[in-house]
Amino acid sequence: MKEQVYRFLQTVPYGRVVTYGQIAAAIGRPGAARAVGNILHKNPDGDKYPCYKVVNSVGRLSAHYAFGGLDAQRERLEREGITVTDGRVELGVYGMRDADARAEPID
DNA sequence: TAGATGACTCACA
DNA sequence: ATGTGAGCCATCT
Repeated sequence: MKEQVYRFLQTVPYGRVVTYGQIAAAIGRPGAARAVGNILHKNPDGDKYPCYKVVNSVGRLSAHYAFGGLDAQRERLEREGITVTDGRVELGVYGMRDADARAEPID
């Protein structure tokens, strides 16, 4: 199962973020948002998986980021062209809509 | 195998 | 808008 999550993270296009629930649904386990977060928590392989692109329902960044905290996460996001406002991102702009797996930022 | 845990989400006051 | 409560799920011990 974790593999599914990790794999999905790798499919997240540049300049785009996803919510836990979105991942859960994407791997075929809608409602397992909690489990998804738990998985990322136990396996903070941020060096391989863009877990920093994972935000909650309201686009809020994870406060328990395992690498450098909210700071590092925000840095990474902005590095992808994502504007982080008060530790949040505009899901309506950077959030993936269904199979909107394009490989470029919205601009 | 069973019980506890948590980077979640939704609903209500 | 903020705080509390309950539901849900995979992983860990």
